[in-house]
Formats: sequence, structure tokens, C-alpha cells
Amino acid sequence: MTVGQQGRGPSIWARPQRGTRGPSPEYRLADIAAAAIRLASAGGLAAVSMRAVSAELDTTASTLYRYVASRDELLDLMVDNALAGFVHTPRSGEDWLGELVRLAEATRSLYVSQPWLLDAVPTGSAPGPNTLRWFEHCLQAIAALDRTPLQKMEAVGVLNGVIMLFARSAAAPTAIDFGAMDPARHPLLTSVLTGTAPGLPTADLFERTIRAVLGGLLDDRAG
Amino acid sequence: MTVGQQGRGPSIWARPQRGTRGPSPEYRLADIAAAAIRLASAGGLAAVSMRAVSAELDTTASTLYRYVASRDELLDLMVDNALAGFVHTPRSGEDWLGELVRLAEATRSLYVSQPWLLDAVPTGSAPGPNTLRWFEHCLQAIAALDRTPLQKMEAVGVLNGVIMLFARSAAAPTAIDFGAMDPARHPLLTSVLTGTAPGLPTADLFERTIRAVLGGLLDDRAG
DNA sequence: CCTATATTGCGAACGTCGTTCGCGGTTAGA
DNA sequence: TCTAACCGCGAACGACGTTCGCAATATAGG
Repeated sequence: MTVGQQGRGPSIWARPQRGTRGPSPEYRLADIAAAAIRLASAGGLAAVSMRAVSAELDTTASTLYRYVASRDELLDLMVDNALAGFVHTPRSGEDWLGELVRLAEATRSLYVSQPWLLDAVPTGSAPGPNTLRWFEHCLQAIAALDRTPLQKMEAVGVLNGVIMLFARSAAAPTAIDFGAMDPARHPLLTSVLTGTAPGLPTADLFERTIRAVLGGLLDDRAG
Repeated sequence: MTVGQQGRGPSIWARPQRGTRGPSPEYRLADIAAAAIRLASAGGLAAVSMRAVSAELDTTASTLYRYVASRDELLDLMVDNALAGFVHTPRSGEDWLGELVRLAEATRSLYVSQPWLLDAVPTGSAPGPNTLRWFEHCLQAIAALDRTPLQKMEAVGVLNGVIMLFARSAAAPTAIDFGAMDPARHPLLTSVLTGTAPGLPTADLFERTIRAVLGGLLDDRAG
């Protein structure tokens, strides 16, 4: 592969195959990604260091650079590997909004089950095949709508952002320190925080938000 | 101050003042935050290392720990210092949705002008006085609405998330490498990407999204 | 006034990190 | 057979966050 030195070519996904010369590689990208995901599931993305991942595979850090040009590329690999677990099948007779809500909830549950994704996705600048498959599913659901491609792309981008937003608030149990709050200066905030238990978001807040956003952006009445 | 060793008390904002014993501190938190913001504006949040910030102030890294318990606390300081530049005054006769849209656009422009905020905010778990002031403004705008405090809090949280989402997409000019895209496998995505210039989001997409979200979550017809 | 105590700035160090370099060994093409 | 490409790996580099201990300094209490 020899990616470490020369490899500032295209992204991992469109990298030329290895030559046939030397010994065959001892590891596969899928195994490397799986080892990294194992560490991330246990200790968050911070636990995914090149040394830790290589140790998980009983090798050394420098060996990893035969397969991956940088840690960010390894994160790209992890993201796409995790998104391989995303499945979505349209149901006959389902309206596009209902299908997208269902797709959004499946996506969110995937983010929630693997919270490190929320930290890894912003880094990634090279969407892998499974990420593209997710986009394709979204576009498929709204294919019949009479909107410009750009509008559809924007809507899907916002959809993804809203999903990550809700997944993030579900993953972080609001360990916020309000030590700076002065009841005199912030009366409304004080009454809200003391009046009711902060708690988790309303159960249907996610679906309502999705419907509000997509309905507002793609519904035929808008424009 | 002696924060580095004993300082695992409350957050920076609710920290006991320094005693009167020793020599008076040579630096102020505001100056430290300003120096860090200067570095972040120039080179992103990655340029804000304890050594770099201390060098900016002509001192050493260990000195910083007299003022700040950790790098994350320094980031909290930076965020609140940047949010000090946020101003918002309600206009008489303005409806709540219009006011929130105006507030949202002011917030977004602040995020866009200082993109490191988007990386620093997720870290911060201790909102400073200026952050609380922002929340207070939001709650003020919807004070007259007949919604439960929890619903209002949720809506403000979603509002903030949407603002950051749009600020992020405006800050990162879509340097995405689509090298993995196979036209056969992803026909819709291919047609969208080749058919139109990716470009920036529609001009009014932000406002329309804000209105869709807040209208859907807080309007009297919903619920 | 004198002394104990608290506080400051700082040099040095520790462990970890991402990444690079060069070596010896291995395989396939010329 | 020889050469060029490829592999795994040990060692190192520079940077990072953070801790520790020391000399200097200023106040509080007697």
C-alpha cells in the first residue's frame, strides 16, 4: 500500500490498490477499523490512539501507517464501518415524511448507540460508500417531490444536522454546571431551571422537530 | 488563586476569590482569554495550546495553571469572552418569531466570524455569565407564550443547535472528497452533485429553517 | 516587628500523542 | 538472478497537557 509516505493522493476510498510486489499485508482495513471501534465504544474517541489501536492488533503504531495516512483517515474508516450497520427499507404506501422520520430515528439510534460517531463525523471530509448510501436513501425518499436538487440536498443536510443534534443531547446527560447563574440577573432561566426538573427532552420532540423542518423546507406549500 | 492544585471545586465562574496573602497576580483572566482568542482566530482551536497562550503573554505554561485548572476551563473562558460581543435588543411591536430570527442571525454571524467557537462550545460544560445572558434573551422573547418551561427550554436548545449547524456549514466550504462515489450505486446523489453546482445554501434557508422549527415547536396550534 | 502562612511565577520533568525515518526481510516482475 | 516494490517494526522527534517543587513575595496574627 505504501500510503504513509507517498499517500497524499485521493481519499482512502479511491486509493489505488496495492502492487503485487512485496509480502501480502497482515491486516485488513476492516479489522483495523473494527479494533478502533472496539476501543472507541469502550473509552470514547480519545481512547483511539494509533498506539492503542495497533496494540489491539498486536502490532506497532508505525505499522498502521502502512494502511492509513493519518489518524483522521482512520476515523473516516471507523465512521463508514459503523454506518454499515445502518439499514433502511421503504414501505409501500408510506408518505415521504413518514419514511424520513423513520429513517431519522434509525439514524439517531445508531448515533446514540455509538456516541463516538458524533465526535468522529465532523472530522471526516471523505464520505465512504456507506455514508453515500445513507444520502442515497434520503434522496430516494424524496425523489418524487418537485424540488430542485439543491433544495433537496440542503434539506438532507439539515436533516442530518438535526439528527446529530438530538443524538448529542441524548448522549450527554446534561452535566452542566450552572455555578455562574445569578437569579437576579437571569430570572427566567432561574425559574425554568428550578421550576421543573431539567430531565430528558420530550419523547416526541425529535419527531416533531423533524416534521417541522422537513415539512417547512420541502412541502409543496412552501417555497 | 491556586487553582491548579486545590482547584477541583466549582467551575471557574463560581470560584472563591483569591486570598490576600501572596503577591498579586500579574495577569487577569480577561487578558488570558483575549490572548487565547487571538491565537484561535489566527490558527483555529488547535493553535490554542497552553504553551502558545502562555508565550503570547510572555510567560510559561505552568503559570497558566495558577489561573485555570485545565485547558478545557480555558476554552470555557474563551467562549464566554467571545459571547460578550453578542448584543440583542428587542424591538417594540415585533412578534416573537421575528425577534428570534433576528437573534438567531446575530448569533450565527458571531459563530461565523469566530469559527473556533463551533469547536469550543461542545467542550464547555460550564456556561459563563454571557452564555446565560444569551439564554435569558431567548426566554425573554417567548415569555408571553403559553408553553411549559420545559417546552421552552427544549425549543431554545434546538434553536441553538440549528444555529450552530448552519454556522458550521457556512464556515467549512464543503471540502468534501467524493472519491468513493460510484454513479451506478448512487445515481440520485450523482445527478444532484453533477447537475448543479454544490454552492452555498440558499440565502433564506436559515430563516426558513428557524421559522419552521420554532413555529412547529412553540406555535399555539402545535402541541 | 517578627514569624507563619498563603500565594505567585517558573524551570524541569513525566507520560502520551501523531508522525517520520530507516533498517532487514520478503515477494514478484524483468 | 537481480532488482524494485512492499511489508513489519524499532527508534526517534517534536509537541502536547499536566504536575511538582522551589525561591520570592506579600499579608495576617501575635
